[in-house]
Amino acid sequence: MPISGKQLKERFKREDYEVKLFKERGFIRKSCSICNHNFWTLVSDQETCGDTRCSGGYQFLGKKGKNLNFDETIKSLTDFFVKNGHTAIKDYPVVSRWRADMEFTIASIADFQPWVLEGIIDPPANPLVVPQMCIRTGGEFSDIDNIGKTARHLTSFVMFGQHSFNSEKLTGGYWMDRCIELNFKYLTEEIGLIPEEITYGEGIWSGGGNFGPNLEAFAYGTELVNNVFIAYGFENGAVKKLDMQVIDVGWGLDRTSWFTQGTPTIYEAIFPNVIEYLQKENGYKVDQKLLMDYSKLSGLLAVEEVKDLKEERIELAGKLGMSYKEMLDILGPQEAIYAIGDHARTLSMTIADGAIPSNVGGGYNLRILLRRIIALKELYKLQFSVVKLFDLQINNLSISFPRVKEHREEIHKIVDLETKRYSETKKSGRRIINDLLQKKTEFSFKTLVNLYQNNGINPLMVKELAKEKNLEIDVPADFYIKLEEYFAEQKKQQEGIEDKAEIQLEKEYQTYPLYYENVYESQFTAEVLDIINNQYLILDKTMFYPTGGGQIHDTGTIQFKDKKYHVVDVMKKGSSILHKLKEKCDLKKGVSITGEIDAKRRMAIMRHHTAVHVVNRAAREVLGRHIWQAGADKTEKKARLDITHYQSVSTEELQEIEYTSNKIIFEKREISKVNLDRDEAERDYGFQIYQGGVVPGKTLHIVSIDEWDIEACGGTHLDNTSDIGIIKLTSSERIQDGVVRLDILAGEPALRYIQEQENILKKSSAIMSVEPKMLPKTAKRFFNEWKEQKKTIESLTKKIAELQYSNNSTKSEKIGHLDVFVQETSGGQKELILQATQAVKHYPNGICVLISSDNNRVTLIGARNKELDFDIVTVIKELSEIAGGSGGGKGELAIGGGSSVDKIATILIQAKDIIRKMI
RNA sequence: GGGCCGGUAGAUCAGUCUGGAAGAUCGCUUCCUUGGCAUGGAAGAGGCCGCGAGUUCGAGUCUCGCCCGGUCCA
Repeated sequence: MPISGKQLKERFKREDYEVKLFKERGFIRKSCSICNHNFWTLVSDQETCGDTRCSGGYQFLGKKGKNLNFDETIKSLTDFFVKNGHTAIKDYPVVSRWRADMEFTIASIADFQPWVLEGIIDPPANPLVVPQMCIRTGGEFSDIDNIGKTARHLTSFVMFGQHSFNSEKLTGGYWMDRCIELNFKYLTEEIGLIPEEITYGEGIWSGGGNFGPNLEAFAYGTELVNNVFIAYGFENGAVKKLDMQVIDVGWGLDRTSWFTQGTPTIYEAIFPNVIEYLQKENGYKVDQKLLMDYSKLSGLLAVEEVKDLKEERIELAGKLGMSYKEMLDILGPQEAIYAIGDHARTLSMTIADGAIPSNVGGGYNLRILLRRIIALKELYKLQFSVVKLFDLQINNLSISFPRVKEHREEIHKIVDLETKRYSETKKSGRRIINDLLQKKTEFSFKTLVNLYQNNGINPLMVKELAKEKNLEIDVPADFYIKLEEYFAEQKKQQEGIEDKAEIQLEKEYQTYPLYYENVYESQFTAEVLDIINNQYLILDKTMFYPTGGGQIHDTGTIQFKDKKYHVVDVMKKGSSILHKLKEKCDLKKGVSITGEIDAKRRMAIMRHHTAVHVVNRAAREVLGRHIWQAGADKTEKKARLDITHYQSVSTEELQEIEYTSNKIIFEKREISKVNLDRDEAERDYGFQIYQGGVVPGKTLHIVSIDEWDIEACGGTHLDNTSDIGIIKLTSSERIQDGVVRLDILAGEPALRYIQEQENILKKSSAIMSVEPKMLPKTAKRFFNEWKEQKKTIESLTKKIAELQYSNNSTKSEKIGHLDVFVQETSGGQKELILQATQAVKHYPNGICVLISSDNNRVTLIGARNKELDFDIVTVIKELSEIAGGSGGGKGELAIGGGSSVDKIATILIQAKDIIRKMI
């Protein structure tokens, strides 16, 4: 930020805030006696600004106003703004697929970033309103742990966006005067506040490098809505008025609904039936008066400033006239009920829009939410059906967001699966801790970190489980702080990634893409616009597809008169397409060339690309509606498709997807390709067009396979699915939790693959002299026989060794008091060990040195009788050195060897010598 | 996206640091004890130590790659 908060504050003066309404109505500008912020009011002796803390908490609780429930509030706001010249647009998904920089939609304005705000495309309407469901599961806004404790925080909420866009070419927009006028009108006429009850607080909003004034409307100790006017940005460090000035009013719809109902918390306002259900199942009832007092005070909790609310809550308990522990006992279950309701709502919404709980990205936040539901349920021993809980929230959401109920089945499936996973984790956690407790009663920080990081067992769980065993475990109070330091240390050691050197263009050219016109054409003529470094050619039009959208570039030739150049790479820079040539070239600007792409390669790439579209939908058919494309890669030889899925894909499912895909080929479905404006495309086909991820630009190339798949895709595609020929799915792999990769072959490579598989089968069956279809049975038989024989050999070896060395069938030699066996024999290490140990078994003074060899190596084994005091290990070590290797062992058994096979005779002699010396 | 941990008998896990005969408990089979059952006793079966390379005379153990599962952080 090139400008400080203080400088910003000085920048905006009275005239920047004094809108028409203030003048007309006679609002007075005052400074808050508590926080010093400026505010506008109609009440001359009002001293404070109206913010919750300056007003001493929520004053609207218990005050029934318009009494609008969640859905009525959406309707009320929508109707009002439509009546006042706004267009109501459909809300966007909560999984923000049109944006690369965030996973969840976190504000209504996010719907229009970056394309609309950058002026690249027009807004769908102007002005407009949109009831945008937003997700905030982490970060500065709401620590998940505090949900349910503050009366007002939610992980998902509707930001009812009221937006007006102002730029030179746009019409219909309005600015501050009209905005505050509407605002005031809604609050007074629709919500029923009297003008004197409303205060507007001045502020400065800044974000994403932009900033502007804002006016917050307060009443009864709460912020009702923030009116943000994004007017300025920076250019070369200097403040600059934006080309596109935007009104960003985000009505906290849930809070508005709460305000009109005056319920103790926001949760009763938006999902009363869920709370009622949870309370009823548990026969839990909480004193309404106490709850009200508690909520009024909890509005003062400084969640945004401190992460750990404990200190503040202890104070709060004091104000309620009870101890902290009493407060937790009485209100804990209630807080848990609130949190459970909130989490179930967020999970239902996000899963419906295609997110999946996992161990990466936003999915991890979802997993945490689900686990918190279960953990809270257990902590307070709450009785309820998780299925019913989700059903209730799905029903609630479906009134205003009907798509949610269409995903009921997957939501239940995913929740169920995740619940099972969690219980497995906990089960193993319990075992691990119990094992540790057997061994010790003190846990080091490192141990705790390991338990937490690797097994998901937090220190609190350790403490609890220890308690069950009547053990007191000390857990550092600052565990999480220490942990963060530990992480910070680790992070320091990581390195940055270096950027690849890129070609920089001084000037932008327009290369017209011919590759969309007729994808089967391969020859074209074009004019040379520029050549960079004698190697990168820019044409006025081209048939060469540049790498992009997960599709690899074309190759081919460019010919000028008799000279032929090979195109080895094609890339897109803005609207220019660069052809990298293999040879240095001396073409002049303005000359006309003929180009020819490698048609065979292009065809192979198109087959793979179109196949990916076909398979994507097929996967959706087979696996469920939660399937989204999470990435893809298309080349001449193969394609990869990553899809969102909550578990591994089985072989059967993979074959089903393959079968369904090929059916679409047999059905010869037509594929149409058109260019559409982004807003039009979104309106007509919805957000499913963003399967391929973020697609830049105003115009989208829409590829649709007849009644099968529609995507915004910049790649080249066949005209008919039958041109794919054949699709073969070669494997699936879970590349990370929640994402499965499918490997796809299309056309010739698919056929080659199948033939290769057949060859493998034929070769394998030839080895076993059976028909291919008998292979599994035969292989199984062979494997079992091999196992049996291995066992037989082992027991026979043992028997042979026993026979060989019993009854003095093998004679020992006396060296001193020792009975010594030194022999060359045969067999591997295992056999030798058996022989040697048998040899010394019956001789109290027996030692045995055996040697065997194959072409490459010598194996040496030494053994002594268990009772005998003799260092056999040294003997073997020395002998092994002669053999060019080394050896070792423990006590009664020594093993060694080497690679000098020719030294066997020497070793046999040396063995006795060494033993003789050691007596 | 960045880490970390794990994969050994049907199950739960030791063994891996420091390379040298693949272990324990439960379960299973058979037998003994008993009128019968619980129990008790004895014997036994059951292992591609996830897969593939490498280092080594020798790898469950060390190195690298891959597969599978778990977990934490952003």
